[in-house]
Amino acid sequence: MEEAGLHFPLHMNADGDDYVIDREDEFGSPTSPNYYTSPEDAADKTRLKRRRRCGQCGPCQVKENCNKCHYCIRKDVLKQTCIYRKCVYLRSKPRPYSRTSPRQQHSQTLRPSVPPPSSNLPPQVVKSPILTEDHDSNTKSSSEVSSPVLKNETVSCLNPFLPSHIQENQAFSLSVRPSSHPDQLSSQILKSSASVHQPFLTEHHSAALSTLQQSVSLATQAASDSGHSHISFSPSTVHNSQNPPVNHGFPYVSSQTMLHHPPKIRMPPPGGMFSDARNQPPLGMPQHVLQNQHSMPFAHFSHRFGGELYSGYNKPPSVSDTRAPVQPDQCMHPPFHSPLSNVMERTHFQSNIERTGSGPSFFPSNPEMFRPYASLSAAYPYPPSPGGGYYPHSVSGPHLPMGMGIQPPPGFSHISHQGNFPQAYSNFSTSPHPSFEQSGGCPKNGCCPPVSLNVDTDSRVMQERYGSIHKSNPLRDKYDGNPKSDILHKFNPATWASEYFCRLNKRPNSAVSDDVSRASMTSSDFECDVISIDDFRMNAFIRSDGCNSIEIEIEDRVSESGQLSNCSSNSVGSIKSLENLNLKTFEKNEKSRNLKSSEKSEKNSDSGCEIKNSSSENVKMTVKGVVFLKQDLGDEGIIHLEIPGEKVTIEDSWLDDNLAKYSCDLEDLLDFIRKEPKIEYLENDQRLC
DNA sequence: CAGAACGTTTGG
DNA sequence: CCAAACGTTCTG
Ligand SMILES: [Zn+2]
Ligand SMILES: [Zn+2]
Repeated sequence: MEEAGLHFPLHMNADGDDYVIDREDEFGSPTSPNYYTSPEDAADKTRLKRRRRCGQCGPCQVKENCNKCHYCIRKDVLKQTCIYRKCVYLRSKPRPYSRTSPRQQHSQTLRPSVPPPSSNLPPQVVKSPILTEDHDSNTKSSSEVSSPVLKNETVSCLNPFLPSHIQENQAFSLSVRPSSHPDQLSSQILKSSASVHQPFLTEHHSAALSTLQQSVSLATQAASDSGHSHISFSPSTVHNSQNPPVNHGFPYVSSQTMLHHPPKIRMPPPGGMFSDARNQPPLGMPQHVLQNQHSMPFAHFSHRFGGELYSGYNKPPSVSDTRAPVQPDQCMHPPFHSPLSNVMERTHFQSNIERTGSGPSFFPSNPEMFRPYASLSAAYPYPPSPGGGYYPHSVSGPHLPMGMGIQPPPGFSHISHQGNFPQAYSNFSTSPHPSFEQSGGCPKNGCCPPVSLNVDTDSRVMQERYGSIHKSNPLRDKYDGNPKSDILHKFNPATWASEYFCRLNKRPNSAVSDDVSRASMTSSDFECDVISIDDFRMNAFIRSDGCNSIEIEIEDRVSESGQLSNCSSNSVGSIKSLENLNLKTFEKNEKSRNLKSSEKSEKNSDSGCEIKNSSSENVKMTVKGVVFLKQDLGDEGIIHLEIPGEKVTIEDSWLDDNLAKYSCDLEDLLDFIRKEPKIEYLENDQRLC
């Protein structure tokens, strides 16, 4: 674009939204990240001022040195800024001699939304009147944005390491088509909200989406490169915005949405990795990290928070990419597929979930999400979380802005490998099998909200009703029946399902019921769509908020043969997550037959199961012992409940209307729900018989 | 080439 | 003047 004829600040009006584009001496001021000491200048021996931190990127928002990183520790000798604070734009080397003369560049005022890959120019700040209360803070010069906590998360969540053109791609809702289920539920949801609630996408961004479409090709290419063929862009989503397709190239603007719905999460970095003009990783970035850009957690995660759905990033997942092991998240899913499936498959949320005070309890706060590279050492999560975790004493640690997508800088991971990393930074994921105790959330994924301890308040519950089934394969009978009768639509105040679309792609051999899968219940093996309870005499009402909280109610129903068990009378049953060997205990409410998981206690009771039945009719039944429960919020949305010695199958499934309404094809969805369990059941049946 | 070292610049 | 840290050079 030509600067000619344009006068700055440039005021633009897009569909009612005014934009002001300031030309901040892009190349003339050292303050500007664009500032560059041209060779010509150098030749003139009048070397221009050295560049200064942009003050806009995530790292620039960090005001405190971590005092633990490589550079902090050796500050005296290295004389470098804290790795957490290193400006994104300064990471790129001073621009080497370029054919493009500074003069030419200077004329480029309105930078194309899709800067050349070789551009290392930071995007310019765009001011928008929409930003009211925090308008100033968002438009202030970098130096004025001093809050370590990022003005209470009002700063746009941009990946400081991501080239602006890439970030802008975030505007596009990448949806992964469900591979096994036609239901476009998730897509639907994405469409309805992507343009508004993408943390990394401001509403203003959406105005620029049109021009950003050219960027899509990049992403598409990336997807293609990574072997994804079923990635689809949803440009339409982007254009749902009232904003016209005007490119302003302003990555660093907070949206009103953001302000009103600040990300309660430390956002993972959006699609791209490096802000480096050449799209190169920052210097010193560990190779293993670089290799896993595709598997960046949360890359495509769509999540609801603040009551609104957040559609994640556009970085296409790399299904074929085998560089990173697939570790489906352990979550419970509603019986339908989410377009995010593939995304999540690539996601590794092994870390404990940190549940900070701020933000919805269900919001994934797994540090993995913030780890730009899935393969990044778990012990070296980056950035540290402001609210806790990384900095047990938040006061001492650097306060990173939420959702700034700060990347682990070079020369970082190796430190952790050396075991020098302070506890503060290794709080998470130091163990491949984090315990529930610490996490208080879904241990394996950030896609799933941590369970709320208080189901009544913030838990989004999807209920499915399961009941006793006859040995004579009642399940089959059941599900062969009228779909309408099989699937009950019950209204639930809230349904977690719509919020937790972490269902991943359906994979073949997803059945967990077979012996093999049983024997090898690794994280990746959790694939099933059904809940199975070995006690076929029980009607179990199982609720899950999608993560760790599972509530099992056993109806007042009498088992025909009140036999059972092996013993060991425990008044406490335990739900065991086979995958990560985390145990959850739930107290048994004998009166209500309500078994509710408790995240707090971890009790391993291998005492078996005891089910007592006092009489043959409507007699209280007591279940004791161990209940094995598998939850997989990943690929399939699996929950596996097993009561040793008993066989329980799904009797009914309830689909919450709130959730159902998202489905573009309810019938199809219902059909899916109706059928899936059946399949699973049969498999189980084989196994069990 | 990446990382380390350090001279130098810069703002306070 | 000094702390911070950018840019260049050195080193393995
Ligand atoms: Zn540091
Ligand atoms: Zn910066």
